[in-house]
Amino acid sequence: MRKKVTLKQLARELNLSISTVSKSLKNNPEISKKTIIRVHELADFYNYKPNALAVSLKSNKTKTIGVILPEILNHFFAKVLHGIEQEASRKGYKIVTCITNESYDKEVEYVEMLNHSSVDGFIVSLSQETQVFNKFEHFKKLKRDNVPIVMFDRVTEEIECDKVIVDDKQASEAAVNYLMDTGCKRIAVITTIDGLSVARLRLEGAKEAVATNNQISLIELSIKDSDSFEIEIEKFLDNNDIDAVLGVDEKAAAITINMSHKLGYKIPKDISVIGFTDGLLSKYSYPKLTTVSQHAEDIGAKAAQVLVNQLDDYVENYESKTEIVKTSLILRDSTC
Amino acid sequence: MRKKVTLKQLARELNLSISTVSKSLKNNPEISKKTIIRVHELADFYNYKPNALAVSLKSNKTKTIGVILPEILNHFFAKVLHGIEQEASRKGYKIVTCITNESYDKEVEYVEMLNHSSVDGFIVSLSQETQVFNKFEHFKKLKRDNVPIVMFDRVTEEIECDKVIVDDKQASEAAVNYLMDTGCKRIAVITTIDGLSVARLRLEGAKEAVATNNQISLIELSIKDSDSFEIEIEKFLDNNDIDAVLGVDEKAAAITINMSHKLGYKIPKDISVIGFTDGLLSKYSYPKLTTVSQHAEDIGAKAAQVLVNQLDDYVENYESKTEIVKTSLILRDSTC
DNA sequence: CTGTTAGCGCTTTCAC
DNA sequence: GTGAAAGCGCTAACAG
Repeated sequence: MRKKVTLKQLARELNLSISTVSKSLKNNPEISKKTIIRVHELADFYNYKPNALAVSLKSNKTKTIGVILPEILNHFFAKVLHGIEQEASRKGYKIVTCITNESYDKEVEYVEMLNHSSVDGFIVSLSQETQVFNKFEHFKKLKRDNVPIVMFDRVTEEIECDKVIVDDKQASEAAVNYLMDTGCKRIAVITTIDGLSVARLRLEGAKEAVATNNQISLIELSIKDSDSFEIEIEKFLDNNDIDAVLGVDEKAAAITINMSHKLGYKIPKDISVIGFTDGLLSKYSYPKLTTVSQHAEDIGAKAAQVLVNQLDDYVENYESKTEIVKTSLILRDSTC
Repeated sequence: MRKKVTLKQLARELNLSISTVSKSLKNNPEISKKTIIRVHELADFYNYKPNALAVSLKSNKTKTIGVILPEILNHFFAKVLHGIEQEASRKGYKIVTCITNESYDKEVEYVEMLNHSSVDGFIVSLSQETQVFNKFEHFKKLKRDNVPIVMFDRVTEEIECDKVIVDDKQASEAAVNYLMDTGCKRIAVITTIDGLSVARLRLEGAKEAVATNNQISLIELSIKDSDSFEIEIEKFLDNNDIDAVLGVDEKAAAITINMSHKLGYKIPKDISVIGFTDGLLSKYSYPKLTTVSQHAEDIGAKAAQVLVNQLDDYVENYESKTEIVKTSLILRDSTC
C-alpha cells in the first residue's frame, strides 16, 4: 500500500523543515531560488499534492457546494444540476449532490449531515413535503450558522436568502395569452404537481390571462394519484369540449398529446397543447410540443454563480436578492 | 457570526478536559455516568456535531464517494446516479458528482482533484473521448495509491477493478428473437450512438439472433449527424419494407415511433418497435414502447454496494470481479 | 533565507 | 474516572 506523500516526508528527504518546503511550493519570495527548485523537483517526482482535508481544516473552507435536489429523474433537475456543476467547476468548486426524493426527513438529514464543515454553502430546491409541511427549521439553523444558501425554483419566503426563480406566473399568463391569440376559447389547465408553489403560480397566471375576457373558459384539472394520470386525462378530454391545454408540468402535456391520439383528436387542429418545461418529452413527442422553456441550465449556473460570489468575497451585511431567469415560449408543432 | 461549537468550548464550559468530553460523547465506559450525562446535555443544548473534516483528517476516511459521469442529461446516467445516491446514503456515504461531458481532459482533472483525500473511492463511467484515446494513466495512478474504483457501463479491460455492466449483446439477441417470434421478417437496427462499445455489442447480438435463420433480413441504419435523425429515419422507413425496428438507443426508437405516425404506419400492426433503455421517452411515447430495460438504478445501487463493501472491510489482496446486472424485455404496446 | 512553534478539531494512548 | 500529550497534514506568525 503506497502511502500518499506529505510535506513531512519531502522535508525529511530534502533535509529541510516542513515550513520551508511548504513555502517553496508556494514560490514564496523569502525562499532561495535554489531551494525552490530542489523542492519542486522532488515534489514533482513524487507527484505531491496537498491533502485537501488538512487544507480545509486549516482554512475553514472546503471549496465544496452542497446541492440538495428533490429529484434527479426529472429532467428539469438534471439540467439544473448540469448547470450548477459546470459553473461550480469553472470556479474551482466541487459539488456534493443529495437527492431528497421529495421527503422532508431526508432533506433535514442531508442538510444536517453536510453542515458539519463538509460544504461551504448550499444550493437547494425544496422537497414537496417540505413545502406542504411548511417547516424550515433546518434552514434557519444554517442561517444562524451563517452558512450561505441559494434556493431555486421551489423556494420559500420564510427563509431570507438568495433565490433564483423563473417568473412562473408571468410565463403562464403569456402562454395562455398565446393560446387565446390563436383563437382558443375553452382552455384547460392540467396539473400533476398540485401542492408545489410553482403549480399555484402557474395557475394564477392562467387565471390572470383570462380574467379580462369573458369569452374564454378556463377549466382546471388536478390529478394527484400518479397511477391514474392517463385515465383521468383521457376522461377529462373526452367529457369537456376543450380546444387548448396548458400542461402545468411536462408529464401532463405529454400525456395530453398521447390521449389525444388515442381519442382521435388532431393536434393542433382540434386541440392546441403547451407544456411547462422543455425537456426530453417535449422534444421527442409527436407532434413536437410547444413549451415554456425555463432555461434550466441557466438557473443552475446562475445559482452557482450567486453562491460562489458570496463564498469568495464574504461581506458582513449581505443583502439577499432574488434573481429572475427569463422564460421563453418555444413554439413547436402542438400549437397553431 | 455565530461560530460552530467545538469540543474545546464544551470542555471549557464544563470544566473538563477535551478528551473526557470526547469520550463522554462516545459513551466510553471509562467515564462516570454523571459526567456522561452532563456532557450530553450541554452538547445537545449547543447542538454540537463533530467537525467532519477533523474526523476525516484523523481517520483518513471521508465517507465520500467520487462519482464521475460522462453526462447527466442522458436519462440513463441520471437513473444510475439516483441508484448510487440511494445506496450510498443508506450506507452512510455522501457522493460528490462530476460530469465530464465526454471529455478526456475533464475526466483526468476531476480524478486528480478528488484524489487528494477528498474521497474514499470512485465510481466511474468512462467518457467517450477516453474510450477513443484509450488512455487510462489517471486510473492507473489511483490503483497505485490503492484507491478503490468501480466502473460501470462504459468500462475498460485496461484497468483491473470491479465492474458493473449489463450483457448488451445477449440482451439485444433476446430482443431480436422476440421480434422474430412474433412473426417479423424484415428487421431494422437503428443507431444514433455509433462508436460506443455498447452500440457495437448490441449490433452483434442482433446479428447473432438472425444468423441461423435465412428467412430473416437484418437492415442496419447508423446516423451520425444529430440534426438529421428524423429525416434519415423517415426516409429509411419509407424506402425499406420494414416490419420491425430495434432502436439501439432510446432516441432512435422514439423517433421511429414519431415518424411512423407521420407516415401513417400503425404500431404495432405495421411495424413493431423495441428500444434500448427504458427511460422517460419510452414511458410517455404513444403507443408505449417495448424496451430492453437496463435497470439503470440497479446498476448504480450495485456499483455503490460493491464499492462500499470494499471501503468498509478492506482486504489486502482483493480480487476484482465483474457484476452483470440482468436486463429484461419490458413488453408494452409497441410490439405485438 | 530557514526553522520553530502554535494551532485548525478530533481521537487515542498512556499517566495519574 | 479524568487529563495530558501526541499526532493527522497543513499554514503562518515569529525567531533567528
